[in-house]
Amino acid sequence: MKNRKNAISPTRNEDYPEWYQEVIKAADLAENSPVRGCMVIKPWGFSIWENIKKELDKRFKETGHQNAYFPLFIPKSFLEKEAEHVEGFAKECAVVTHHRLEKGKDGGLVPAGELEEPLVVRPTSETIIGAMFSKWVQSYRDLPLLINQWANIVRWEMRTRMFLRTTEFLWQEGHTVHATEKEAMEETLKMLNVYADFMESDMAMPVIKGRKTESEKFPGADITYSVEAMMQDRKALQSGTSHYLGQNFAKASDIKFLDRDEKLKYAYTTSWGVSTRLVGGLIMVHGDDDGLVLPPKLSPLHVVILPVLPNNKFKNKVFEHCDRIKKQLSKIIYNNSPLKVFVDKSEIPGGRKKWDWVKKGVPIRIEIGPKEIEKDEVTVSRRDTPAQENSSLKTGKFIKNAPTLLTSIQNSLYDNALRLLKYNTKEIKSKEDFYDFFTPRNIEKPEIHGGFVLAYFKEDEEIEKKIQEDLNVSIRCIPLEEENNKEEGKCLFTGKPTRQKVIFGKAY
RNA sequence: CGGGGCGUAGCGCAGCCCGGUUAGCGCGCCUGCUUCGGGAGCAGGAGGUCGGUGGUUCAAAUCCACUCGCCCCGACCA
Repeated sequence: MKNRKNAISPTRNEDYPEWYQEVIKAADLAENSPVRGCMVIKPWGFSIWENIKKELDKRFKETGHQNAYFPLFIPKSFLEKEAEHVEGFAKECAVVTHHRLEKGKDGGLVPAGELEEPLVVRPTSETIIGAMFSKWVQSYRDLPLLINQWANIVRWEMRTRMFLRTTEFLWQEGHTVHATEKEAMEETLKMLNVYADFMESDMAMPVIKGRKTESEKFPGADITYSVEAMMQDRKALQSGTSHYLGQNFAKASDIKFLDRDEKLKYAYTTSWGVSTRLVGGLIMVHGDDDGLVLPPKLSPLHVVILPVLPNNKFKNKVFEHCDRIKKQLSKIIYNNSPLKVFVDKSEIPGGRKKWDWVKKGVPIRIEIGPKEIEKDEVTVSRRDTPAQENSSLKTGKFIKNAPTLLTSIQNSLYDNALRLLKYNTKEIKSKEDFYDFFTPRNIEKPEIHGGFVLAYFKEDEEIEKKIQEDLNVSIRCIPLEEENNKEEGKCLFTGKPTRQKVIFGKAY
């Protein structure tokens, strides 16, 4: 415990999954609940989600979408309407069959009042929203219909991991209806870009935009696009998806409109979503061996002020000074709103107090004690440099430059993440190199290895299955960037000519 | 759901193989004193139906059976 070099044990290199769990605990983001597979998101974790929500919501509104809310329960028959959709979700649905509890023989409560038709707790809302949309859409004048909902959903997962995959999770689902295929496609790609822009500029998380293969796409979609990010263990995190649903759900839910040409037509729909999984992404992209590292644009706090009290008689003086600085900082605008500042006056030893905030990932810590007051300085530490490092700045200068400092932290986080992605993305041309790349040297206790492979690949479900079995590697996406690149190459497995380059990787 | 690991104080663990006094240790928590640019030191203290149920036994944290939960890997998925 003494002489400990870093706050989180094990380190990322020692045991990445365990490190992830420990960061969540150390930063007090969330904890497991009495309900299997469900987590409790604690205030620090939830305020990160609130910030994500706020930024995305702004972008959704800017692109013309409106929020609405649809029921948690979906009649079972609704889910049955779209064949592929049923097949995709049937295995993981929570089903409500009763609406009352009665006293049982042994004093416990037993379900009673069986429902005529079971209700499914939404695993996603295409079907119930579709049912409403079919009423709302009558004419081409009603289109496009651009709706979003912020909600919780339930998918009964076998194996759960906090933030990355829990039985219940929070998300946002956009659902839109369009008159033409072209408009629906544009919407699908527009929202994919909104996600990518948010992730890069606010989360400081570079992503690869791409199209999913047949085997990876959303049940019921014609085309699924996703944004894929690389975590520090070099595994891929599908961070958001945007689906072009064609007329599949319009037909299933009877969404028809009378067009200008007086003909009754099925509409084209899209859906797109991101979830609390993004918080997991944030942890795994930026976290270090001292805990969470938050990008300033999404951090619940920008600056935490740590009063230093060498002696209790300085207490009032130091606290007052800290409050004054907080007040001044709070007038400074960063990212279109006032800086969020907190003075930690809690009665815990100074060293521990500092480490608590390091673990929580606050971008800037400043220490203020009698010495700083006398010299009109502050001692500044930034979270993207080692916890021991700090520098002294004149108070006025620090306050004035705080937004610049935050921008610099935001940028350095992005740069580091981009370097990770670039450095661990390899172009590979042969099957042998491919297998070598994805095989750890230590099979017993695999070290962090692999990454993304960019290679020519001719779509083939058999081969996809094989590499999934052999290496646990799948096709993350077909990058949009590469789609325009019309140079022909040879498939790395079959040697067949193809113009399609794909990204392979292990995935969360 | 398959394979592996683990459930003993809030957290991390020892004890279990070879059953036997009041079940320990570190961190945290509470109180006091001392410290005070620091993940404090000393002293005292609170806190456990040893995951649960049943069995074997004079005696079970320890042996047996069943069960529940958690973590990792796999299948599946945002």
